[in-house]
Amino acid sequence: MKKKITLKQIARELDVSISTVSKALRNSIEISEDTREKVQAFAKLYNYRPNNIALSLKNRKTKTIGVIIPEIVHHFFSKVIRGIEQVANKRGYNVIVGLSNESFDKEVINMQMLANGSIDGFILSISKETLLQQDYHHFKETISQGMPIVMFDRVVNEIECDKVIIDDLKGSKNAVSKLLSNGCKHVAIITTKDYVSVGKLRTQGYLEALEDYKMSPNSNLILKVDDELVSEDHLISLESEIEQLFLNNKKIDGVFAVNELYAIIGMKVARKRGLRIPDDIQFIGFTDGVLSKHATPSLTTVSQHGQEMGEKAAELLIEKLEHEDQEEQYQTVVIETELIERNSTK
Amino acid sequence: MKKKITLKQIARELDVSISTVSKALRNSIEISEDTREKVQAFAKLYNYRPNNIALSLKNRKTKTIGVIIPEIVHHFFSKVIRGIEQVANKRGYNVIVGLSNESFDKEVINMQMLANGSIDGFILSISKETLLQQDYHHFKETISQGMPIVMFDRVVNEIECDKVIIDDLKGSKNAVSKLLSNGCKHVAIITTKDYVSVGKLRTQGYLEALEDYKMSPNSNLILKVDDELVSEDHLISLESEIEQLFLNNKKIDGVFAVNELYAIIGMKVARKRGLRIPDDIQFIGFTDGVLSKHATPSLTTVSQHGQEMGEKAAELLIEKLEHEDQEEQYQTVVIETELIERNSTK
DNA sequence: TGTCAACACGAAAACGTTTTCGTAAAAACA
DNA sequence: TGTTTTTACGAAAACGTTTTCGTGTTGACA
Repeated sequence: MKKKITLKQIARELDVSISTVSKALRNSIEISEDTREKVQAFAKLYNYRPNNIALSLKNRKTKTIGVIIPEIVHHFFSKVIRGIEQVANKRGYNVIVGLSNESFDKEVINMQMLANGSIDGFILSISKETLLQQDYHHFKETISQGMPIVMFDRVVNEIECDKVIIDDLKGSKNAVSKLLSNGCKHVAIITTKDYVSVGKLRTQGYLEALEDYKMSPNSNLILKVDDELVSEDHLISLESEIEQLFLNNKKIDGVFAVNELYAIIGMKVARKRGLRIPDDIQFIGFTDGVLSKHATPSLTTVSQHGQEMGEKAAELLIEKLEHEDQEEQYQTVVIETELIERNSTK
Repeated sequence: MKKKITLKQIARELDVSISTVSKALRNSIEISEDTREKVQAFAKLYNYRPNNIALSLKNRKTKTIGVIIPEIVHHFFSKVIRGIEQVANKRGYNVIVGLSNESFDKEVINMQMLANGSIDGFILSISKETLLQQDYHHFKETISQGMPIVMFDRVVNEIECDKVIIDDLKGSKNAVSKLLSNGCKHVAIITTKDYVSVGKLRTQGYLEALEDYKMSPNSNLILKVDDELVSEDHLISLESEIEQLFLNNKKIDGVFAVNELYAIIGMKVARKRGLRIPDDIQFIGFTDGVLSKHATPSLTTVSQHGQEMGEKAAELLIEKLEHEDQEEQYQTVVIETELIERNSTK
């Protein structure tokens, strides 16, 4: 087992100073060609690589990006990570992930763990609990310490930083309009409670689409699911809530759901009730994941372009990191959504 | 913007030495209670946290685990990451991820990036390309430099290190036996080419199950899909290959697939041919992801317990990291698979 | 009053780099 | 030969910690 070799060891071995070795390796003209070659050959032989930690300490840069997301077993978030990873690596950065598990405390702890010099900046999406409690002091503190943050998807106005979002309102309005223009007369929405910002916006898009079509909203057609429990029981209660929705509104002929899962479960319930998709009832979901693609029938859905969001977020962050001198100016990038038409709509 | 504060600054401010501050913060009895309180109050006021990088350099430990996986937009791998993250965090470690994208080069580069002091050890699953080329020098080098590696799922005998795997053979044998005991007479398998070790083992399990039931294998019933292209075209060619399988074997009444996707596509093809699931034909997949749970009909599947694999891998690695003195001894942990019965089987 | 512990603190080294500055020796020049 | 300029290298500081060792001051005791 040959341990990692250091400058000091090379220096001792070759009977020169550490400075000389360092300079020789970086091809400084200060060092004679003779010595340079000797040192480089030796370094190559022993597979020398500069110690990253020492470099980080010296440069006060880690070349590492901290990513905090609420959940990783989730198609959208993993796509975002892939996007972040891709541009980060291309630009010489590493990515270190923390999961908040939708918990405020874990979000805070994770950020503290990373903020102490381990990373140069954050990319994150806010946990549901944080959104609910509306306690954003940890973000503010981090930013005030000079560490840049880029938020994506679940963002919040109170914090001033770069943001990457989609136009949730427009995306859902488009989707609902599609249902209406396809002839649906009784369009229901399955959404989340309002404290999830994206849920709220998507609900609003639904309402605006109805208005455009001169239809008045019917509160019976709006199902706001409590999204706090993500466990198995949740699935069951979700299903029965949706059943209730159908029971109360026999004429539903279109459903817009604010995520894949709600849509899939919705289709399941509809099928159980003997409705044919898309002939009797049409469905559109949000977030283009595996479920949408491989459901039967495949689900028409609003794609959020998660990977693109990740790429953009990483670009924004790195840009900020590498031009710290620039005056503070935050941008909010809006990624276009796209309606991917499949077989759950006509 | 108040920048992060250091020991030196506290020392200057309070007019004591750096050593005193350091000791006071760690509650050393060397320092008078007076001074201790003063320093601690000041530190708290300015929200002092020791710089991680400096600690890493000093301790020659980063308390960080490097994870290299082929792909993150993948239910199994994200479950594993979640498992790793969970135990790592609990034990005070961070997790830094690298994606190989199934490419040999990216795997090597990613490992080099991390191996230079950024992390204490690796948890990884080998990329397909590496498996194909059978070039494992980067693993060997890393290990010989004293950096421990734990491999999971896609492992290889040539490398001596801790491993966490499932009993692919047993898992698939069980699954196929289930089909046979359910009365299937013509069980097909949709698997990968043999260079993917898990694919090979699962195929072998299929064969052994047949043998147990005194049935002779029929090479027409074995479809080995070339898994190299994961793109959209792949999906299409996959589907037509499976159609061909059904066309050549009209009597197929059971299908075992080595992953979710193959099973889902298989069901789709079967349905197109007018077969009823599970009455006319039964399906079992491998890997318990979202697709299995929410497909119609829901898919009976062999669960790999990805999260548990991640947890175990992290435990093994941390154990090794924290008892480096121990004599080298590698273990291979086998995680039990579980057949989750749903509606695609009788 | 002189000696010795106990106490409270500081100096310095170490982790592995990079970089600035200083300098001896060699080369160039007058 | 005497002076200046290169050339080629080394010493040391810095990044932020922790820790070992040394030391001045105080109080107790004979």
